[in-house]
Amino acid sequence: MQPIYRALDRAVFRAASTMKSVRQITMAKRVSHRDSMCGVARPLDAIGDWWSLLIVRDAFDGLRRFGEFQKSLGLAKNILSARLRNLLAHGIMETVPAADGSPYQEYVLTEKGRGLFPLLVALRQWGEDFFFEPDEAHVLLVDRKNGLPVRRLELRAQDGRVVGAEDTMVRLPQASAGKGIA
Amino acid sequence: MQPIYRALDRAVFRAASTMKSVRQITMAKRVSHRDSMCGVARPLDAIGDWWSLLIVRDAFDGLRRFGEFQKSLGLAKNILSARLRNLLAHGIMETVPAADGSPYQEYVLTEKGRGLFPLLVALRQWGEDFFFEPDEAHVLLVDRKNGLPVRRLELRAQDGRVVGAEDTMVRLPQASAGKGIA
DNA sequence: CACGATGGTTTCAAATTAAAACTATTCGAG
DNA sequence: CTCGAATAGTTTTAATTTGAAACCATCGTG
Repeated sequence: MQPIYRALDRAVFRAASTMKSVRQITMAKRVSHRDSMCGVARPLDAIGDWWSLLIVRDAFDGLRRFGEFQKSLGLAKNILSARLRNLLAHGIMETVPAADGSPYQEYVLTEKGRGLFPLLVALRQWGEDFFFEPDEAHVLLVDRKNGLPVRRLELRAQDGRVVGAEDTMVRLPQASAGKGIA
Repeated sequence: MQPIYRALDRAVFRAASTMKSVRQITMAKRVSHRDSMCGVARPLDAIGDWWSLLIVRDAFDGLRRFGEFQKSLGLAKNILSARLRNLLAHGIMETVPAADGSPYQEYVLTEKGRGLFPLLVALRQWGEDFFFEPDEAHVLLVDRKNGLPVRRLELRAQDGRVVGAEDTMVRLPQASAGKGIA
């Protein structure tokens, strides 16, 4: 997933031990690649990996501290450290000085990070559809106001029709057209 | 992301050279883990990684053949092979004997795979919001019927209100409750 | 029947990940 | 003031995964 890295000067690469450093260094060289990346690949690249998405989910659940994330996810501290650094570098999370009186920083979602909510809901709904036995209990996303489950995500056209993949196509930037959802 | 693997008998693990084999072998042992996996982690585990999601996107775009995916994504053939195998194993894609007369099989999305459409749309819309300069051209997902861009995905409560992360919470299976979207 | 196209698998070096050990800071108790 | 526990990381090192290239197999064609 990171052909960019290979293109880097090895010496520079090795000098950069952390994910953050690598990303920062590659940023300049990456631009040309980014330009060629489609609207799906670019966000994926920013998120980083599955762990990051689970961190974001935990953040939506109100977790804020390094230790909370680590306990919740059960991942190695160095990995968590790298992932948080990446999320910070991409502006998906940010650190805030403190909340209670503790001397540590906390990690909270930025607006960009909160923008991932529909993605997580889509993931969850897909999971509910296909990864649980019909009788299997699972957590439910409910309306905080009345406790009722939320509806399914629906994609609607301008005229209000609910549309699926087969009803849509992609239009390339310069008046040319393609099909599908690329 | 795969603490399951570590728990495996190393000999068995090494005997399984391909992603598919590993997954099949782990499946039995994995069950207990799966049960503890939340509705977000479980789907993530099934998809596998970013490449897989890009393969699915390409499949929505109409690509069906090994070579087409490889050319489109530019990934190594062994990796593509492993990812396709994984997608097949998880029932996200399936092989069909042929379409034109060619003697090769084709890879197409199953219903489960097509269920990923909202996820990809969410990813794309997030990308549009935060990864493109305001003036930067990007592909647009449009209604096939009239060429107009589709609306944004919206999560609605039973009463029709559009709700965000802050308006929702998760309800755990057994009448207990938590907050957030876990 | 040689040959190119397609669809993979194997091999092996390089990169990444994970676990554990280690460091550093703060806070509270004695 | 000092010891020790808690928090938040970093470093080290081995195991695992990845990716590029080479290799292999099958089909259709000239």
